Amino acid sequence: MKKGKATIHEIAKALGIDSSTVSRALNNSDRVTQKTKDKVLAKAKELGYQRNLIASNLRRNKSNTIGVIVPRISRHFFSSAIAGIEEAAFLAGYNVIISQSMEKLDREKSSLNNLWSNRVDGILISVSMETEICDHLKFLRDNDVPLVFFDRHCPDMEQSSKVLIDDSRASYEAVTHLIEKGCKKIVHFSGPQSLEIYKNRLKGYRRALDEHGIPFNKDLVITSTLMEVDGKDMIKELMDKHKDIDGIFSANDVAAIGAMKYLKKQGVRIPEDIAIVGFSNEPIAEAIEPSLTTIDQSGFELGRTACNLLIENINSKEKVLDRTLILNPTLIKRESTNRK
Amino acid sequence: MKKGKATIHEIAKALGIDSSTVSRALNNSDRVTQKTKDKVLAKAKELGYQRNLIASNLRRNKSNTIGVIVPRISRHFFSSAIAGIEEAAFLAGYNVIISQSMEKLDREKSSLNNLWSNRVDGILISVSMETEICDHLKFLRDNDVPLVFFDRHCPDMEQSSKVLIDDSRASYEAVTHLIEKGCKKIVHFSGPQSLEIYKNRLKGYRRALDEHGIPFNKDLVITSTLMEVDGKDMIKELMDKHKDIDGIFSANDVAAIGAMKYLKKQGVRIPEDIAIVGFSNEPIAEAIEPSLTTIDQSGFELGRTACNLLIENINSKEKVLDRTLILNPTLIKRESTNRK
DNA sequence: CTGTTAGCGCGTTCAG
DNA sequence: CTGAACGCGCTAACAG
Repeated sequence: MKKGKATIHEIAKALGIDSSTVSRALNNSDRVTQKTKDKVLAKAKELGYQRNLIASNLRRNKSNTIGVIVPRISRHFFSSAIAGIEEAAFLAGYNVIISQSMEKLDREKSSLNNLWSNRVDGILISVSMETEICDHLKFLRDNDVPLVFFDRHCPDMEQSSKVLIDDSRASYEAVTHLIEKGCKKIVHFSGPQSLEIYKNRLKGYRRALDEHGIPFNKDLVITSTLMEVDGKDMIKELMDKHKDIDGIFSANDVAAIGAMKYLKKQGVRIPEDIAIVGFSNEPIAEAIEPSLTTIDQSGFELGRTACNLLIENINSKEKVLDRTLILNPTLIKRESTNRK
Repeated sequence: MKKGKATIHEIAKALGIDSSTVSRALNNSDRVTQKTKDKVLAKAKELGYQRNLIASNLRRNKSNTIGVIVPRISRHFFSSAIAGIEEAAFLAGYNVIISQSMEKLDREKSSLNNLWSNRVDGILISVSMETEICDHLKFLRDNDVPLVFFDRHCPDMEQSSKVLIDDSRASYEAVTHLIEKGCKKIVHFSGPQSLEIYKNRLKGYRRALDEHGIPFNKDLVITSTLMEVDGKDMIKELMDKHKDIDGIFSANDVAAIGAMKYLKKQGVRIPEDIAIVGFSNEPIAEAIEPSLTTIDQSGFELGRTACNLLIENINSKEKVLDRTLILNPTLIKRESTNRK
């Protein structure tokens, strides 16, 4: 057998027809007899022919590939998002090339160059923590490469398509949930205010308090990097000063868990004495006892939505490159137990 | 600015030289003056030239891309593996195309066709649960596409390269760990015996008992699908029959957690009364109190190793396509507390 | 409906 | 050291 490199020419020769006819037959063009198509298809199968997409792509000037850049693929949120992207891309017949910036701007740039070298049809990106100015993304527009941000975007980039999560609203709902459960004194574990997500989560917290007539007390908001140990330290400090805390709204789950473990050791009942809600980044919360209510950010949905938006951008002739979609995370209430 | 499509011809024209010289300069050929190279590089940068890898690949008949097929990208073990693959590929200058089989044989086949159409230079695969016969992989060999299995392989495929985890040994070490902690009556939560991993885990369990003079008792081994509820049910049933159980070796972490939660509710102290060791699939164990010892399967290392092996296969002229590497998972002992 | 021609952008001859 | 010419495999355009 020939070294597996069956081309349209070989099947053309074997059939005594021209390679362009073979090409048309293979592409199911309506300008070829059904009979010819059948012959071609049979021969193709016989020879083990498989289209060389590289050549096809070169000719069509289209790669049928979507490039994705995420900070880290191993983070659960992003791997779920990629799963969603994969799903949408698969259904639309696109391939996906994934690269990681490892939270570095340099690597983000080189990934971008690489994707462009591969002539991807569009790019999905969640920028790195180092990315503040997005000049390195501008050239995509000059080259007509559609771009869609997901989750983390660039505020300094006017007219960009993006799919984001409504952190503010989710936070509002989470805190409202606590209030409805009967909480009066709710603390907030917040993250670095340089990141918009944390700003928005704080915003939602304040709005929920406002609308339910609970005065905002800045002493009840502590900012940290939200590690597990932070959660422990924060709640420890707060409990010393304020005896009557009965709710925690944490900007992530890790800190919430840290606090929860500490509280349990102190004999505090969750959620009877203190109820906790946290944004969920990793699927760890599910392994915890059902006292923790979490906000599921559903990376999968985000990825799927972003990818579909991108594909729409790719296919549309008119450039509508500044659409923004906002997804609502869902509050997962694990405990129906009413509080004291 | 021209529509971003700077080619070697344009920079050749701008410089009054031939495109082949430009090509050589760009590829840093030693048959071009340094002076010319400098000029070319400068012009390339000026014009925002970026090599068209599609054309390059077509010409070189090499895609510089590695194809990866996993059952599901959203499973932590696989996303870590992919992170490792990415890392190794990045360092070696390869791209990665990822596709998911969603545990379906059909989808695995179509992914494979797609990767081959894209003329990937090599393929890494962890087969789906439906994949028992690997005929659909054989054609890769005819076409000289190197293939490396990782984690899940095809026993019916002679002469295949693979990177596996030594489940038997890890299990042996885990059970030995329990025995050394003083456990006398250790139960084993096992999984479907159609999968080799579970067979091997059981094997390691038996060997550890044997070597420490503990008689094997088949009543202490229960097979299930290892969901959380299974863990609960199994330990419940076992505790009713055997009062003196003091150790659990679970083939995964989820079932271990199920058992642990149940036991704690019953007032059993972990690990003082009953010590538990479980294989870790998701990073959930870390969120649990430190009473659970886990076996880290390190998908990252597995992916890195597999990718490096594949790249070696791609680059080596002589086909050494039947190398098997076995990695040892590491036992993570979270609790130094000695037992009663 | 089918054949002919002419590239896509690049890398590799083979001559100078 | 450099230029000219060719072709990778496929498809779009134009003929017939």
